[in-house]
Amino acid sequence: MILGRIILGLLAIAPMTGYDLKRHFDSTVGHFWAADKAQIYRTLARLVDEGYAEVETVAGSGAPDRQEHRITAAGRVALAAWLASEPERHVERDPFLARVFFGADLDDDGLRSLFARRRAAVQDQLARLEQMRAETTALDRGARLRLATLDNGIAHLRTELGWLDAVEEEVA
Amino acid sequence: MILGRIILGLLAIAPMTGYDLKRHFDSTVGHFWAADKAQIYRTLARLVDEGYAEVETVAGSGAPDRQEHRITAAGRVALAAWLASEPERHVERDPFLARVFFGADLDDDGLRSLFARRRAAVQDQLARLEQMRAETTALDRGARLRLATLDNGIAHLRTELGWLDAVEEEVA
DNA sequence: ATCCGCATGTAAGTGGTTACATGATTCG
DNA sequence: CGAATCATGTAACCACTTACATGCGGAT
Repeated sequence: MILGRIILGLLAIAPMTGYDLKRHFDSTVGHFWAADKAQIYRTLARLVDEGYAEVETVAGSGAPDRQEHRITAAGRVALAAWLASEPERHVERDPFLARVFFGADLDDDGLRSLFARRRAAVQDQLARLEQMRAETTALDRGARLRLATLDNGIAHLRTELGWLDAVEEEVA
Repeated sequence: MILGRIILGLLAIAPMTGYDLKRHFDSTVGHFWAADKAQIYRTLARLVDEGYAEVETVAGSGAPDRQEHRITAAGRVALAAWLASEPERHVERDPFLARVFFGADLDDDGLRSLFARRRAAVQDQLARLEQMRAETTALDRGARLRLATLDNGIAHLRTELGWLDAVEEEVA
């Protein structure tokens, strides 16, 4: 449902293939919504069924034909309706914090390595988002809002690093 | 899988019924792992199947009999193995940020109300976590680590409020 | 030659949500 | 008298992941 609406939102920017969409989910929108390609192809098919998107087969210069999906008028209506609807509540599911919660059952080395891996993963992701930010120049309202979601990710990653500093010091 | 391990971790603290577990998922561990009761009962049954937990029926003083689940020796081994295993990576899925990303398709009032609702939800959750924190006195390693997960939640909620301040000002 | 990027999808399985269904006790 | 809490679960559905399967063209 939400995935379908995000795909509609992306198709409203430009017509795309499932493959194109996958690249967006791995870069631009990936820091707040992850999606698998199997899921993208399935959802795309459903959007066509519902009349929210149409397909145009473009002969591929080399490789398979591109199945270009474009949003329909009905799709734009559905997208607008979703944006104006009651927001879904966000359910947290963080396996790292689950491990920390039961961390007393782990020896000192195990605990240290748990925190170290997390720190590495967070730094990695932070570097990627900061690079994306550096490559962006915000102009209109839409671009500023998209940039704001990036800043949200960056702010939370920095908070996570600060928290790790405090916890690692306390545990040591 | 992760849910099963979290349940084992909770059963390692004390034997519990599905109902008891549900209460924990709505309070202590809820800020990093949400779980539905249908899912809890199903997972509990699977843990018994796998030999990681055993059931004892306790006659209920009023109301239905309690199905008390307790962790077995094999269950403790499985829990320890999970804690020492390669950490899963956390996949983000935040519907609020998805709405912000496409927020340009929304009018000013819609956007304002989107941020206002988010702020209210975050403040609400922050108040609950801060109260939980005030009620806790950390002593041993286990308690300190459990408290650290709470502090993680609190830190991120405060970051979210700060981000909201900045974005709302920019949009206004 | 071999690997990477482009591009498509299916099948099977796991994980998570919503709705249905029941019934006693306790508190206001 | 009615609502909330305790306590159990099932059935159906929806969302997501992993593994399988294919094949061209261009770069190293």
